[in-house]
Amino acid sequence: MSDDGARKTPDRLRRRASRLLSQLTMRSDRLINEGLARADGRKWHYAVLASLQEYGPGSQAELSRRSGIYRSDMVGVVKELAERDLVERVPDPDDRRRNVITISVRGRRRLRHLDRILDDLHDELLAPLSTAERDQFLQLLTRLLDHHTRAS
Amino acid sequence: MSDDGARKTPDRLRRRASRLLSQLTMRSDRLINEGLARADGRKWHYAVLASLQEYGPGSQAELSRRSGIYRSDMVGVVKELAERDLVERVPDPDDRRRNVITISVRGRRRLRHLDRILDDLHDELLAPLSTAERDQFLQLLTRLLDHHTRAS
DNA sequence: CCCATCTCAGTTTGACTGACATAA
DNA sequence: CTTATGTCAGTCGAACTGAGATGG
Repeated sequence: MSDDGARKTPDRLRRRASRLLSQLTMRSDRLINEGLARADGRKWHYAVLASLQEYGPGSQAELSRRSGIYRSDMVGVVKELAERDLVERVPDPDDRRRNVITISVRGRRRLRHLDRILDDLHDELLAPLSTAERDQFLQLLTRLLDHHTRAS
Repeated sequence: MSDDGARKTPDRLRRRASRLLSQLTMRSDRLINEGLARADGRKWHYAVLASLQEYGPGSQAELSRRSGIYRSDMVGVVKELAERDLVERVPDPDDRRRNVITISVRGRRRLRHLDRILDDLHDELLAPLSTAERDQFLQLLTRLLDHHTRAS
């Protein structure tokens, strides 16, 4: 047992960052999706509304770039949001290929609501961490993501 | 406290832990999957081989519990591993419902190879972080995952 | 009778691709 | 002629469900 590989790297399965990420993300996604679903919300709705609130109106392709949702999938998201009067979708007079998407008053209210829900859900998600550790965690995640976003 | 929501939490999309996790995990999974694929490996193969190495032989249901792979999917994984002579699958004489899965010598060699590949891939994944930060990151992930694993 | 194991067949969901019409 | 946009149809992989056959 002196040259056993398991001794050198015990518990290796649990220590692989990729595996921890996958498993935690699965839990996280479920938590968030179910939490939002209880309020008839979806992750994508939030993403689009938040991007509209923070960066202003934009075409669907623009929203797609901002939020990381594929422009083919954006069609459905915008349609759902428009059906609920959370956004307005009007043809761009300056570029007739485009729709200009604008967040509505209802949309802003809805966004505030979703934000409160997400605050609570993230409190649950990050429950075991102190405030300082949560900041640390966010910072590490952000640095990693930035690195791999620019690289590609 | 009566401030505008966007002012209070600028860049909210990028600061949501759930979103950072989802996006980073997507990149991570792709990196790992492609890296392993180049060596004709799969995440699941590694998970099962590592679990066999560390905790010894077991039935498929047992492996399933260890690794988090569904029993129904374990069938295919074990089949692929057996085809490559990385594991042996023999009926359990004490409980004839079961197969006892044992890692082979080739399997151990293969596991060492996959471990080296994964070391490199994780080096790429965690490139922007110092050694101390990587430890910190793993520790935070582990605590979060443990919390949500016990809770469910 | 009830539960566990292995297996297969199937659903669901989300990321992703391809192609097309229209317009810049 | 090339590129961008909105749209639709569809692929692919991975998580997950259900049920059946065998056995404890």
